[in-house]
Amino acid sequence: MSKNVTIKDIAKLAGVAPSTVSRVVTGRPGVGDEMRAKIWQLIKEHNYRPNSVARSLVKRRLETIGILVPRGRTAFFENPFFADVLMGATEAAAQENFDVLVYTGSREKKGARVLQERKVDGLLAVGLREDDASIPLIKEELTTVFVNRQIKDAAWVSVDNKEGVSKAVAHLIELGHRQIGFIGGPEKMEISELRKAGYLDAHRKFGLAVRPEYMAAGNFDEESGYAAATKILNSNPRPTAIFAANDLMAIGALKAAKNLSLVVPDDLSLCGFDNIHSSSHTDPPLSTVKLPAFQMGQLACQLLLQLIRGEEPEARQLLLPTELIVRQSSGKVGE
Amino acid sequence: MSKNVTIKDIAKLAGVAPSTVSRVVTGRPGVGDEMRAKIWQLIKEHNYRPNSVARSLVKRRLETIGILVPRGRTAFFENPFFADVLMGATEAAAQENFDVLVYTGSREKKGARVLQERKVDGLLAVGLREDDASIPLIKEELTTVFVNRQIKDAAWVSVDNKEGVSKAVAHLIELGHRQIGFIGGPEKMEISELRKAGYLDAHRKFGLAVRPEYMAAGNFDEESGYAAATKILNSNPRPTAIFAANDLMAIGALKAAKNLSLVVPDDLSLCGFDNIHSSSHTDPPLSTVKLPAFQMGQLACQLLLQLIRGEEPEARQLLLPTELIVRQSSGKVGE
DNA sequence: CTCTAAAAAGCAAACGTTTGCGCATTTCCT
DNA sequence: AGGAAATGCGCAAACGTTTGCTTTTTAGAG
Repeated sequence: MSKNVTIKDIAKLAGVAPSTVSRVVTGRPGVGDEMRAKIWQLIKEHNYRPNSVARSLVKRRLETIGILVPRGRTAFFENPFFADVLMGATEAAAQENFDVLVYTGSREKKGARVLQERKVDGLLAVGLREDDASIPLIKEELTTVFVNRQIKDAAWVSVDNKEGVSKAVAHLIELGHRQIGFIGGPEKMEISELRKAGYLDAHRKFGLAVRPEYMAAGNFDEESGYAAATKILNSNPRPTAIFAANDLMAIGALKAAKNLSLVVPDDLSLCGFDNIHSSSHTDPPLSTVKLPAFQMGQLACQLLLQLIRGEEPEARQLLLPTELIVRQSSGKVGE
Repeated sequence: MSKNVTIKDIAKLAGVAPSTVSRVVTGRPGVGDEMRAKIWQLIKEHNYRPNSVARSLVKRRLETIGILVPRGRTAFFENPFFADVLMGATEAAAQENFDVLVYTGSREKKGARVLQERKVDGLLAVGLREDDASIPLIKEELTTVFVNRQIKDAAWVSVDNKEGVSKAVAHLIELGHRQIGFIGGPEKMEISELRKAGYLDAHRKFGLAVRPEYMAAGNFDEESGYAAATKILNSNPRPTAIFAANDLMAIGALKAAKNLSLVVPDDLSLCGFDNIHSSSHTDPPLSTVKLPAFQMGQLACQLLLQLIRGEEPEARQLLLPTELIVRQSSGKVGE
């Protein structure tokens, strides 16, 4: 591997000063047409590519953003959400010639790392737990946009959880269901609260009473969905539909229903949340609520880039709508 | 945001030269104990963090690797493979204080980008199509490790596809099946050939004849699996088992079987490949072959780091074993 | 032709580190 | 006590760009 060709080499070959070469590669004025052409020629010929590090040093701009993603089964692994956000972000970044550095690993460490290294101009923090200790540090030290977390007076793009589940529960009500179970997430998590609020909201809107015995809490995995559904389905009268606060729990509920010899959707309608891949491969395929993950990544990244440039964005906080996806797990009551 | 504190600031405060401060932050010898302590003290106090860009400039080392991932439905979106590889890679990288830059987007562009920018010391290219035009360029310009592609005289870590499907088909044979269908991938793709070879291999090993009418090619998506299975299941005699070259096609085959009122596994055993998330959520859950994706990411990254450092790795090409996962879609013949 | 203004190109100082070399000062050995 | 060896630290040159300022060249007007 021979020494890399630098701007000085090109300058020497062209018989000009490095500054002139710099002006042509960056497309700034102040150099004549023929010289410009000659230099481009030499650049191609010798395959010169500017050293981004040297450039970053003087411009004090890395042209790189970081993305903090959680690690662990529930997060990245079962759910396309993070992958989609990542894709959206890298695409939006590439649009403006920025690159994306991925930080993951145990949550104490990755927060520290990104701060320690100073290799990014800004940060996308996706799905951080609200009690994460690194949040205050990060918020203060780095221009940051949070994804899917609504952190007070920070910049974020999130999704309207409450409206999303409200819409889904309304869908069940409109199918004629009057006894609708609810499998929620762990208490005291913001996201659990919002989704429960959506469930209650839909009931209020339609003038339906909610019954405590129809509500149970899981912890977002399949087993807890199975357990919660089993419990709810033993109520009397048995509900004719169940909404689960995520797909994994809905899948658990589906298994519980089968275990009780209930056929879905004839005996029981089911609806989940997240639109994970598996939801379209269950039998029957699961009705659910889809999050605009890719778009969230895009918008978050665009917002971040604006903040990095010091521009004033139209809004520092974006709440995006969800989309209800009706498949075969939800049907009219009593058919 | 005030000006960042530099090594000179610390030097001035400590009353020493920048070189001395440098020596303490990098832990090199040549500075006395009390001065060392004093400087650490000042560093903490003023929250000094070395500028990685300046450091990279002089050391000619970015401490960053790139990872090229394909984009598109079949790839990242349905399959945890890429996410897992990414995780394994970032973890291994972090171990050695390297970071990971993600390149994605249309395949012509991302290859050009990574070369143009020169922001990485090396590259992990995962799941590139073998006819990708950027392969020769990349291989030549950057130290690269290919993941899941066995490129002649390049460094790679891949998985033993042939042995994997051979193992799975042997599993079906051992369950008593003698008529076993095969749904392959598109012709002329390396991966399709290897998997087909595994199917043939298992037959040879057990002295079973293969029947052309039991074999059909899909293109790795669900619909093509459905079509191929339908075709195969119309053979006479009808096979009692089908192996599909990936899970998505196996899921299609499952639907085709249901459509023909065949019950799995009683009337038909089914086995896939990849172990995507959905495979454990179908009804019945799908037997399949699991790829050590996380480990592949790890090993590939470790190999890459060795190459970057100029060390001689024990092996430049690694072929990892798969794991057969038996679920309920495969059972003894005729029960 | 001359004068002037605009265009083209050069100069040199930054950006924040690392590192080889050299000079004091201390420590050790006999 | 004398010299040698070891230690502690400073100096300054890199690393490869960008950019404000100055100088030179060119072109156009009178």
